[in-house]
Amino acid sequence: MQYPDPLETLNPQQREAATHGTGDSADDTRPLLVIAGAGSGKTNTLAHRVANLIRHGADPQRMMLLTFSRRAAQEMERRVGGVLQKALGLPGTQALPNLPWSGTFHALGARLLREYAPRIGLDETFTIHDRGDAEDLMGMVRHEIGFSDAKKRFPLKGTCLGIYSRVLNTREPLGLVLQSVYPWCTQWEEELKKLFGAYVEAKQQQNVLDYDDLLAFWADMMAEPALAQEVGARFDHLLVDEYQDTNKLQAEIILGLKPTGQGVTVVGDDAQSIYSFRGATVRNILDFPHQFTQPARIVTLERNYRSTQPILAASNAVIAAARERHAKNLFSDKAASQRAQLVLVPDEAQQARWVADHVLRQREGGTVLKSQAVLFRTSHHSAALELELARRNIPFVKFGGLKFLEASHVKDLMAVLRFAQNPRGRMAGFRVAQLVPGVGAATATRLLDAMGEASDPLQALQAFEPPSQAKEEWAQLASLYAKLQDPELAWPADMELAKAWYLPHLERLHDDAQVRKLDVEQLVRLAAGYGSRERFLTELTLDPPEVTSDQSGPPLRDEDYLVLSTIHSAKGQEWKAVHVLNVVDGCIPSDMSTGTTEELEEVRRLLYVAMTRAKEQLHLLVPQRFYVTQQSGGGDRHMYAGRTRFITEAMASHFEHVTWPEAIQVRPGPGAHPQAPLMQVRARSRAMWK
DNA sequence: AACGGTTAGCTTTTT
DNA sequence: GCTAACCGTT
Repeated sequence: MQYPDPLETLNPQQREAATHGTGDSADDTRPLLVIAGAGSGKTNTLAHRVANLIRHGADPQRMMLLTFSRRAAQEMERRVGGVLQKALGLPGTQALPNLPWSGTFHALGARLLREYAPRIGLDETFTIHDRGDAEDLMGMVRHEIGFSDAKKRFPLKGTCLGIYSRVLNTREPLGLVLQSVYPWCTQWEEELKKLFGAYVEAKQQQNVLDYDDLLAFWADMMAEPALAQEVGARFDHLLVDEYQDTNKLQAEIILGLKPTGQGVTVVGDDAQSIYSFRGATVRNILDFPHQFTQPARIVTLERNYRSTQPILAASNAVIAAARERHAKNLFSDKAASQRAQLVLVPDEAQQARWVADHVLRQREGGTVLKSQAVLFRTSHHSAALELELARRNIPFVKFGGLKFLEASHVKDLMAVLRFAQNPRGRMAGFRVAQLVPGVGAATATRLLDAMGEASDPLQALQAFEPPSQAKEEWAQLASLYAKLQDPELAWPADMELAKAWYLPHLERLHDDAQVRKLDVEQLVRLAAGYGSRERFLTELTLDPPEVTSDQSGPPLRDEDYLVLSTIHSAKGQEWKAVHVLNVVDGCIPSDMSTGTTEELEEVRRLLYVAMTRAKEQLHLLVPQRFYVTQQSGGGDRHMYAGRTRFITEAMASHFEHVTWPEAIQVRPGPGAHPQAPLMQVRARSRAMWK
């Protein structure tokens, strides 16, 4: 061969995974399961497999690549391109085959459902509700059927949606879900059933789908043999990443598309399953080998290329205590003398200082900010650190947690567009109508009813008679909608019109309108990157920008910045130096997740995922005084926490123990409160003048 | 019917 | 600290 075979760079197991069904085993039609330990080159192997299939004649248009996030899909496309380039000796500028069917289950589901809509009884102009819209609709239905009486203490809308979603995604009966996950709601089973019926009714009348529908309707479609066969025949290869975090519906979809398992590859690691709260089940990856008409071939990747041996040893020790798992023995030949550190600090403020200090020291030593990360269990745990970083002018970008799209002014503007796209969608209309001064819930409901009954909803909007004091402003809204319906209107002109209408309302409604205007501008910029209003709305709902930053926008691409991320959002990523905040009982695990052993096991895996992100340095921070948010009745809002239960005395030798500042006492026994350090007082008086 | 102000009850992780 | 339900005023 003229050019170096890219498979040469793979180890034997990786090569086996990359070449299954091509090379030596060309007649092997079995499905493939790749058990890929943390840092075992999973993405690289999958990319080589895709590239190898293409080199053996597979058509990229006929490959479906299901990933966990849009970001993962893009990364995969990039890597596949890289391998192909090397293999074929192409110049970097040559256009590479792209993979049109790569993305999340939800995104590809939306595409297929829109395409097949006429054949499955859907209206193809449906819009998609995000979590917030779905909750609001649930809340509205809940109110309409009279469950919102204060006396009743009926579950809140968010809880109701959570229950509904879980029933759908796990395919378990309501009674069972209530018993096992929402035991305090068991008394409401009948009412919930009624509520969910009404909720489904409302969604269908309004031509909207929620996240769950995207999977459920796809799975239902695959249960119809004729359609399943038709859709399945469009794809020769089906590759699924992060299979340990898929749910029952997703497994049904795979099985429906490819009942023989031929052409199916799934990759995952049961030790990294951390999404059961979303209905994901480890059973998918455990049962995969015998799901199809022929048993799967299993390849296990155990060699770790990411972390040094001491970091891996500590991580292995943590996961070895897990109850049930596919035994894997990860090994690394990256020798190093530095063990993972357990850093004992007095409280969260000091924790923030230690991390900021340490990050800067590392940068002095040549580790740029971008190759360092700070990980935490919940989004708000980084609050103290964010303050400290801002104070010291250390740039950072935060992943996970509250999204840009959840800010009320962004939702307002999105609602304007969504209402124009789908006039039957009541949630959007309800929101938009109430932006007009003098129009409240009652008038908005009257409008939506009128539109719902009319054969031409937009005509009904134009003809609507609002309360007299709202008349003038109403005319402007009506005129905006007339313009938004003009077929001549070329996206993103819609966005400009919507913005022009909305800005005066924004200024009237918010004291901090200036700051919020920046977000509106940001949304306008985003809009320009999409081909049409429908695509903008769909794709932004399914792949929201994942960066949340207190600064007006994300830093420039070539600027250096520190990464802050929830552990969940850190999945699949790696950094040279990793800091994990609040590695204490009460946070990891949180007081809320100490219920069942399954929950506890998942938090253990979460810690494992956090630890295995580190290549060279790992620091677990253990603040002794830990702020507790979920606390009943006005006691002390702090608690004295101990190191997480997942790192036992027996594992202590895997860690270097650091205490900072050096003078503080060791962990107090029960009841013993260490003297509160005076530092806080001083920090406070300093902060007053900053 | 709208809207501002008040109080009571919650509070993870995300497509 | 947030939102959802409630209450009084316009």
